[in-house]
Amino acid sequence: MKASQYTISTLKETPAEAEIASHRLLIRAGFIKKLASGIYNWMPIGLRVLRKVENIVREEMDRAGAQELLMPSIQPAELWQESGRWGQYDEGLLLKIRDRHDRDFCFGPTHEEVITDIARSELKSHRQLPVNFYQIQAKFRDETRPRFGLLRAREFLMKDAYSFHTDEDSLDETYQIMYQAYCRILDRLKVDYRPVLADTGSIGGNASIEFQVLAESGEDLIAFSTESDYAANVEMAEALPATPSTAALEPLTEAATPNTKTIDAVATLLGVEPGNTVKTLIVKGTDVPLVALVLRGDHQLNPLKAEKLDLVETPLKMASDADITAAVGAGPGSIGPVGLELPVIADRDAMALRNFVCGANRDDFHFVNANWERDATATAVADIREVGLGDKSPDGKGMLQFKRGIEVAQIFKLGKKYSEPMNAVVLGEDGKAVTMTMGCYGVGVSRLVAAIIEQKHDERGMIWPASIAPFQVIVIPINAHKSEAVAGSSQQIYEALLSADIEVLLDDREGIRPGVKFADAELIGIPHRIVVGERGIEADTVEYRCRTDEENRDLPIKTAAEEVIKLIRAEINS
RNA sequence: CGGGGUGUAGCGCAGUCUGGUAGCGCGCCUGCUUUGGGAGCAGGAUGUCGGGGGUUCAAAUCCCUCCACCCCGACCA
Repeated sequence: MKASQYTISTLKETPAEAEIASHRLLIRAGFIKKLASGIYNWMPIGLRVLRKVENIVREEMDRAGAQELLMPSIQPAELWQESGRWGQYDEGLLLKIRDRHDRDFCFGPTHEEVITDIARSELKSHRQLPVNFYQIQAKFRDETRPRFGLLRAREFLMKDAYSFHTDEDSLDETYQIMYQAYCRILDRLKVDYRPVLADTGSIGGNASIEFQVLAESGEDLIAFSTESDYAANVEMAEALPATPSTAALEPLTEAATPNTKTIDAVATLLGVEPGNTVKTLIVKGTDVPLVALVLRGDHQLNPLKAEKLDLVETPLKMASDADITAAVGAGPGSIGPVGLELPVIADRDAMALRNFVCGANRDDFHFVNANWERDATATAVADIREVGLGDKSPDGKGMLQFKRGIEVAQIFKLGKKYSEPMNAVVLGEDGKAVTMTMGCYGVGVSRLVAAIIEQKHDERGMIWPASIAPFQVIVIPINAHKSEAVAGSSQQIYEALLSADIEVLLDDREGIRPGVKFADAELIGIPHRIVVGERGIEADTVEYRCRTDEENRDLPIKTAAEEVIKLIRAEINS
């Protein structure tokens, strides 16, 4: 490819809206161009990278025995009504549209319904199972807040796969194969990632693993053990219960705490540790209007854990100040479990306390030396807090530590969540109908491109692994218009690389100064650079340099023009 | 969806408070000089000042309204 014939639109300045490295670099390098909030054009050079990632994913899916198909991006409402997700799928993430006959459709955010419809009409016998179908396609999710460029786009490219089985064992097998396939994909992309235990979210099902690319800019927090290979999304990590206090019970007293609402303020005023106070959060309930959640003062609520409790409404909603005052007689900041006439769900660690401080359900007053049983009762005890630094690993080995990650893929065991309501059955060996068991497996292909950049860039630009670089080599002639030797030699090298089947970009743009070409090559992240200039042309040498994230490998080398191709070949194959 | 903010040339911004008919840097075009790390000089093009309505002799500027986009909070590949 010749740069003069290729639309390269790099920017010197950073667009104002780009907050994080991948977004900035994608725009500056001219890989993507925003059309609307969370909706992007892929420009020629960017598309080359996207397609390469896509192809690696495709190769690994094929290797894993999955079959590629392509489903429509527009889906009829009826299917979603059948599965029960119409009007329920994450409140508005679903982009609904209407056709000329006023029939309801949506732009597919995921394809469980459609694939299940295919499966129930195509698959009739257990002999056809297991099967695994996949597609690579644009998805649309009407995110309330698109952010960070490709990391949280509304339209994005996704590989989604769905497998069908007669039983759990068969599902387990495919689930493992897909797990391995995902590891292979991420290994080939040379990213630092971790598979972690995950919540199943709105997709549903009973087991799930997320693949997290480690990056400071990641939106997810992952908990690791210092000793074992335990790793989980924090929202999934169990908080091991603290040992119950055995202190002697002190008499309950009431203390005036005017204008003291926060745990820190109360603890300071009363001279106690925040860890010896409890906080009481009022949330909406299912059977009853309001439910109280009681946590140790220094702990944070994990909403996901709370939502799993039958009494608590999903999604979790905090009660309004007015509701609280009406029900309790005091405002938030002065609530406590003592004498509270609401169902009380206490965190296990809050239950382990003795002689704790809590709100007195009277504005500007707190109790000191409150105790469970004697002063307050819990309707239920559960793990509802978020794990934090200093917690033990849930598997009992080592302590928890935390890292940020970008979720680039997730695998689920769906079970019969879709096959049952949609009646997807096959005939089993005994001639009786069996409802199929399903798995589903997603990779955020476009997100992956951004996640790789987050992990692999420097102040000059992107640093691509060879497997997905837009070009392997860039040939930069210096002042070719002044020297026929330079022009001729660079053209020769370019053609030699072409015929060696190496993807090469010849930067033959005229009137562009060398510094600009160097800066562009680095911004775009081309791994190998050959500079042809008058400096070496007499001796028939060129400058070769490679761009990698390994140190001490990017020093320029002077070498004979014929040698450089061998050198690059060796690099690419290593 | 709640809270905050911004819309002025392809990009980044000033001008808005205090109305007087639009500017700077980068980029782009032309020419000359330059040419191994984002060149210099000279000349030039480019705007429905987000849209609509209003006030006024006069609106980028004041008022009303709609829209888009960005940032902070709850979701996901």
